[in-house]
Amino acid sequence: MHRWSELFIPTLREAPADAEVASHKFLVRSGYIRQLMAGVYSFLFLGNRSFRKIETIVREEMDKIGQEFFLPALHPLSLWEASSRWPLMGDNLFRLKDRKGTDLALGMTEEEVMTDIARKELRSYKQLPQIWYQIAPKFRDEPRPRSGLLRVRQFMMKDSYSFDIDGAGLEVSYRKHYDAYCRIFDRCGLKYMVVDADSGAMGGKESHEFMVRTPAGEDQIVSCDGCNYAANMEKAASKLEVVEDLWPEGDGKPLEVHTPGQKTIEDVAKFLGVSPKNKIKTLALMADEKNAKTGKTKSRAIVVLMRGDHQLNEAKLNAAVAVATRPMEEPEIEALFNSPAGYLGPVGIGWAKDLKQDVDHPVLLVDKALEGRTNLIAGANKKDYHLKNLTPGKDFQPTMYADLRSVTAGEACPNCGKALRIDTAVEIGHIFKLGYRYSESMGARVLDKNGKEVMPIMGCYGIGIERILTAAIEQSNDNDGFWLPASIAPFEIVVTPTNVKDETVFNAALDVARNLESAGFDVILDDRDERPGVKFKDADLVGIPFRVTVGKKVTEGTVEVVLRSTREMRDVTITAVVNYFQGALRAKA
RNA sequence: CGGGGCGUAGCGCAGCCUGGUAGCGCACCUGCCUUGGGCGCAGGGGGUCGUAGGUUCAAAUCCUAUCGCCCCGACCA
Repeated sequence: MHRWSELFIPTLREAPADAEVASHKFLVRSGYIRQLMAGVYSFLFLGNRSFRKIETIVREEMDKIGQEFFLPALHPLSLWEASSRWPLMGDNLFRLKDRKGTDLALGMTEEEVMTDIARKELRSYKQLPQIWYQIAPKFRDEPRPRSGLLRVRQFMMKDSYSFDIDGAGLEVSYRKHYDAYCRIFDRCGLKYMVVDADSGAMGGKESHEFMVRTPAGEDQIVSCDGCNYAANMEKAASKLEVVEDLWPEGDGKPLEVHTPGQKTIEDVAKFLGVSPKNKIKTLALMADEKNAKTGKTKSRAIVVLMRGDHQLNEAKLNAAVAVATRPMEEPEIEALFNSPAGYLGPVGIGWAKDLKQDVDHPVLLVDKALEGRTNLIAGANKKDYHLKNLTPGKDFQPTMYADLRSVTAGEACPNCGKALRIDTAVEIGHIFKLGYRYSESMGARVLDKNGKEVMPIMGCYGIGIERILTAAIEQSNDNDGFWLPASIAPFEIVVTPTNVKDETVFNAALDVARNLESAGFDVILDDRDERPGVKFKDADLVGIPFRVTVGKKVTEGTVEVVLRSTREMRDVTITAVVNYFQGALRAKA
């Protein structure tokens, strides 16, 4: 029996000043965690209890589809240098040296180690499929840890890796994970959604993210209440309404118009009496690429054209050009356009014909929303002038068209046409179809039925354990604290005698707690010699979903059961308490 | 890495501008009191003022450097 008076549960009346989001404030106030340094936290008693319960759920569900391993956090740096991902991970990888001076790294993900095992051990299609997983610490030297446990430098991740003989097999492994993840998050009591995602630095094709909507999150997700469409911003699309193009003016050729002092899209549109939808927004960017051999940095201009009222999505841009970009500086703008900012446009510049082949010319990327449009208006590359009658493909030649636009809330769902919504969310899980990337680069091969050497196809799958706890708190809190689903709460029930010096009351509380415990419930008895208010406040704070208050009514044989989430309160006879919780807690589990 | 903010007792803060005794609330300890929502009274313990250097008779306070933490951005399976 856990007695509060004997435990270390350092609750605080006030949150630390540097905590901003609810989960961070409450995790500290409730004595779950304490900070050691930026992005690194210690878990105390209550926090660890909740953490272990989450891990147990993850482990139980993963054991149904795979096998648990335990891989080292300490890696030889050479493993990472061998990987083609090394440049991508960069400074996020923690590095250190051993006494002999050998370079080591702390593991931030384990594709390389898992694939290393696979290439050494897997020989035959008969050994496939395999799903290997672990629940282990990961280390990432984040440039900016934040929001308590939301983005940290050391965290616990369930990561798994599948090896299959072919795409159909991968499909099965992927689906198994998808289903297992749903079971895990369901059991953890999270309201989550699954979104189409970009595979980013992981490589590979298909990918889904498991997201929980909360303003504390760092990701933007687009979803539709009318159907099940959901995607993250990097991937989201929408149906655009048809825009009426302008009529050509004059002979239909590019026509210079005087627009003195009119620099912004809004200004120019108003000045010329047209909609921003008929304007071209010209974004001047630079990509700095370091040559691996010479170490020299070469810059290449990347100019992006968007519809006047549209916003560039940088993730889509990155995906399109595969390099990082930055805004051009004033001299660079002058050098390329021969014009001050505010009057930039695509006409009169020799654009690259191909992104990869034609590296000596600047790149002109045009958003798909402008494809097929006519008689648009853009800057004339001349101070105080714009050009009318511009038609892409005719008056200027794009290097390529690409989807570069950020979806905005209210646009039409690509599936059903209803208005899309955009929410911030936190990512709790992510699954990827990796394909052959690691099998190929690291040389994993097995023999197929015909004795032919083939590469196993891989998938990788991750769940952030801290984030399950964080998301659960973010979705269930009020001014006084938070409440966790019973499955992941440090205790299911707190038994609170209002006065421990009153023997009748205290003994009744002890009995109730013992009975609940022997019936299999996870109970803590708040036997502290404190005033009831203090104990109620603490009980409200620390995330326990049920409270049994044992007070004066014991003389009538009843106690109160309080549901933390709604504060709904009901009298239950002492003899019926166990029975009550068997209904309330075990029935749905 | 760019921009901003903050480091004074476990937590929240004042004091700094205008240099001279380090202070408040909560928490903690002792006693009394109280016992259904952080109760009351009395007494008490605890701080190299992030660190280093400088200016000064004298530095929490002024100057310089540095470290740390937080927020916005960049970045981020």
